[in-house]
Amino acid sequence: MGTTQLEPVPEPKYWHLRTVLSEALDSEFSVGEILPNERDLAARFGVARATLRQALEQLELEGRLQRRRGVGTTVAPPRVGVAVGTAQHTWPGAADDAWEPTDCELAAPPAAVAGALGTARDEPVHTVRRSRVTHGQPVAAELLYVPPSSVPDLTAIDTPSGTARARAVLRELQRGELERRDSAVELGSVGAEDAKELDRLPGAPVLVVTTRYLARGRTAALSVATYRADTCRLTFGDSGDVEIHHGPQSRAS
Amino acid sequence: MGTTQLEPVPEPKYWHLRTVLSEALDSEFSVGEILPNERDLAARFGVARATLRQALEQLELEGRLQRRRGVGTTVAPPRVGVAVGTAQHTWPGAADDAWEPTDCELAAPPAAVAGALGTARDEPVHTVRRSRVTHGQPVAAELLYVPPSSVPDLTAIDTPSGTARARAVLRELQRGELERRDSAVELGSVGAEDAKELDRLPGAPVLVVTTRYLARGRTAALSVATYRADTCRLTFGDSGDVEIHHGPQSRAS
DNA sequence: TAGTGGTCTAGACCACTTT
DNA sequence: AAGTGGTCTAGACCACTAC
Repeated sequence: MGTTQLEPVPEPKYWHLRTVLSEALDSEFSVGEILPNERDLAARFGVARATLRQALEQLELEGRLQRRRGVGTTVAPPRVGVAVGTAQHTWPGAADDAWEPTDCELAAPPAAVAGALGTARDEPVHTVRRSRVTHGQPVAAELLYVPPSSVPDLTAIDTPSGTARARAVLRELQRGELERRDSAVELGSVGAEDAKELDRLPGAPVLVVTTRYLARGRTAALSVATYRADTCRLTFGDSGDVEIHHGPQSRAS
Repeated sequence: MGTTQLEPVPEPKYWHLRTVLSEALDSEFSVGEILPNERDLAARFGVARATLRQALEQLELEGRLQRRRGVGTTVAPPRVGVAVGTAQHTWPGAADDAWEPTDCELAAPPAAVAGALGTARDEPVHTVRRSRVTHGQPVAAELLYVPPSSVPDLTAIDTPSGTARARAVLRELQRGELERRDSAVELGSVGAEDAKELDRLPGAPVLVVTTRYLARGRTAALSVATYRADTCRLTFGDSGDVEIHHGPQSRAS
């Protein structure tokens, strides 16, 4: 990364800088390596620190960099492929489940969730909180809404709220013979609570996966899962992994 | 009493501002309405314009706002659900296809694509460019890589490169009886060319959908599609639509 | 031409981690 | 204490759109 000057180009400085840095990452850095600090980098390229940061933000968004306050900026490993597949029997609570239930409570869900579940607006539902860990790193946080009618045989309140009750709800839900599910993915930003769990700052980009589980034609449960967008690649296929794409697309010349 | 840390840190201004604006959008604005300009808004809230812009960026990322240079900031409509489903027979070129082929050329693909296709590094493949339009607005741009071996009966170069050839490649590809496909979704930023096509500025966030089409156990084609992250919600289910989620998640209390 | 959002600067201070 | 990235400021100018 010996380049010291940016030749004048019609494109924005931060975008050109992004490209230059991206190429430097490919050729001169390896995964985990620490970059020079922002003040030095900005000086080296002759731009203000804010401009340099704009370029770094792009690269972080693309999963190329990882920035940690008080530590520094490192070259990120390739994104982890996390299966959100449709065909496998990965119903909530299944044996090969990658999710770890952490909590459960009975509470009225947000209005939008109640609408999708078909429950009354203030009818309480089981709200199971789960977290997903891959390679020792938290990658997703989920809220799973289960109407009591979907788990009719759930033993009463003798099980305390908390992890134990979460497992009980999942166990009963799985007895209900779920038939199908459909999901949607969209971009979001992480809220304060999830941010802590995912070890990110508030506002960090996340992929929000909303999944509706169907049983006997009814919506048996609804899940809203937020995945770290910087480290995750969501795979939907029946089979293996696709690992393509690196940075912004460019037209084949 | 000693120092307590019940309020350890004040929320960042831009984050608080985001929340305030978000609530204002819910209660005081309707879709399409124009917000006051950034300088006025910043003055009204007593912050620098850059801070105000940080809040607006968050809201735009969440699909709540739409900003257009020279025009203003407007309240965005709910995101469009675009089907990227796995079960339907939406192979490239199918009748109900939402894609419009725009161009085609024979060129060596990027190294990563060649690797996934199993072609030699500099072996040229058919590169079909398509665009997807919904409600009159462009939502996605795609590059579809088709090795010549997947379309053996394609008539020679008598068809000119361009739209006509693109259609020819798709037609032949569909004769190959595609069996399966698997996809991956990740966050990316739009490159200069796609930015123009999607009517966004370079660096705007996109959802990159990489799809591998399989036929007779081989990878018959590979598609890299970039969807506007601000306006799109990708639906993967077999059936209907799920419309949940609004803004960052908050723990159910 | 006037008004909008987009880019850029040169600072300052804060929160956090490591030494 | 030193060093890092995160936040914030108060300006300036540019690119684009509409009138």
